[in-house]
Amino acid sequence: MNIDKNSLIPFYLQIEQQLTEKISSHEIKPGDPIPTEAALCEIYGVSRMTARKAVDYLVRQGRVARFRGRGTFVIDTSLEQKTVLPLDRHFTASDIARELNQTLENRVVEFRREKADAETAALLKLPVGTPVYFMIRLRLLDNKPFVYEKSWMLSEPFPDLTREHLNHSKYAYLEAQGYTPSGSSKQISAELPANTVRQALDLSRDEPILHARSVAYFTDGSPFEVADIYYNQRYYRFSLEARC
Amino acid sequence: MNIDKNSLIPFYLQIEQQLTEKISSHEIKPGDPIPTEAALCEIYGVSRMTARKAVDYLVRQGRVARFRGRGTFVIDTSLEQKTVLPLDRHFTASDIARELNQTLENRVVEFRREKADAETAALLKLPVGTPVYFMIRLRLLDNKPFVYEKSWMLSEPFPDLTREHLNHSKYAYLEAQGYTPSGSSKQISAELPANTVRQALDLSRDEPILHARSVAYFTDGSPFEVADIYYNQRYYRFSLEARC
DNA sequence: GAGTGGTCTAGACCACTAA
DNA sequence: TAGTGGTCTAGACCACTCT
Repeated sequence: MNIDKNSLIPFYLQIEQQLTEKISSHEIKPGDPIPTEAALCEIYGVSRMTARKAVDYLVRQGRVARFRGRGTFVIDTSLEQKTVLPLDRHFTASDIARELNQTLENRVVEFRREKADAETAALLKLPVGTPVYFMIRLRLLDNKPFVYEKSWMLSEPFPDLTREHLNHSKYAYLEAQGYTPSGSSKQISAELPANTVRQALDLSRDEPILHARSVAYFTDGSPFEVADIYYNQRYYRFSLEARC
Repeated sequence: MNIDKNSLIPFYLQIEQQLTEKISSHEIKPGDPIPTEAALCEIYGVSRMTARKAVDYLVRQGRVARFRGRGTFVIDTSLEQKTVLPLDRHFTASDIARELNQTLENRVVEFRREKADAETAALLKLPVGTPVYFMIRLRLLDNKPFVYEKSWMLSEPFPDLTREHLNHSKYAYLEAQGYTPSGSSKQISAELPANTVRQALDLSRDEPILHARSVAYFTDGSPFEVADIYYNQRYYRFSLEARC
């Protein structure tokens, strides 16, 4: 219930630890408020900026949520009912929407041709500077954004790709052209997103999200698309099946 | 090069945006320092706390790294040579270590029996209160921690599990008992870890990490282990294969 | 010694919420 | 209207790095 002002550990960390302890031990229960910032200043004898910094870390860890004018409350994770989406299957527009009985929307944010940079070219096995499609799509289920996707795709055997195709289904277009996507390799990381991504996915400034660097292949193993995919874990969970 | 003090957007966000722009456009190149905090105060006419807060977000986004006494530098991601580990396969001690020609260590942090709580019991299909093993392991490759793992495992057909087994290979022990693990379902999320996890994995206070909630099954489909697995993305990347 | 980032203070004004 | 969190200031002392 007190901090050691001679400790090498910063005040805000000591306060964070004590609040964490009280939350873990259910001394402060899910849904309950933690002490107000003014109260923390009193209790621990620190300034408000220091008290706030302690709470900042709890917010960023997803333990508490702040509400201006109301207070700061312990998050009740048991109440979270999130839809589970598979990371190891491609989201085929119609499939998922039909299964969940929800509307699906693909919002094309950007769509143009550009020349492949070194990294993209290497992944797509093209010479640097080859024209490719560049597109950004925001995908929504029931008007809630679940994926923000920046993608570079071959333009060579697909000269007539349009925004219309992207609004509907990119993979359906490829199939119609006689090319069958078979899968992708993804590298997954946890990141605090840049502001453009954060705003598109309607997230707070403190929510880390899942990011996948994806390289998609046709059935013959040749790569046709490189993408940066950002997954919104506010409304969804993402799953995968692992083997031994 | 200036901020709008009448804007509704906080000063620190405006500054962050401008620095982001300069980094993206390579006006400030990877490896180069961004302006010092004192300089930012001058340039934008703000106090140091405000300037710092702008830089805080860049740090948390992994765009820059601060070094006390030296400065704050744009991170050069192209220099990152990280080992790729598969998320969709179980890390079998010997396999990975052998393949990479690195040493593997399993450090048992905690090991005891406890009674299954409601959630664990449900996932393991046991009555609440059934005794289970609880263990925390830190796993290191070449002395660098790559996984922190909290696990609850059946104790019923395995009465004689010891710390020794955990130091060596948990799955080898199960196999020796005639039970073959076949795979697991995982739910993946991005999180800022709690301090215990952060310290064990030797991470900064601002690095989000990958977290998996895993339920592992035997070949007959019965669950034998629930685990919270935290993946260190400082030295490693994590990959998976997706199908269409 | 000069310059860097890390922490901290004691105020302030504001927007929002609830009684 | 009182209380909450959101932002901001203008200082301060410190540990560390580089020269």
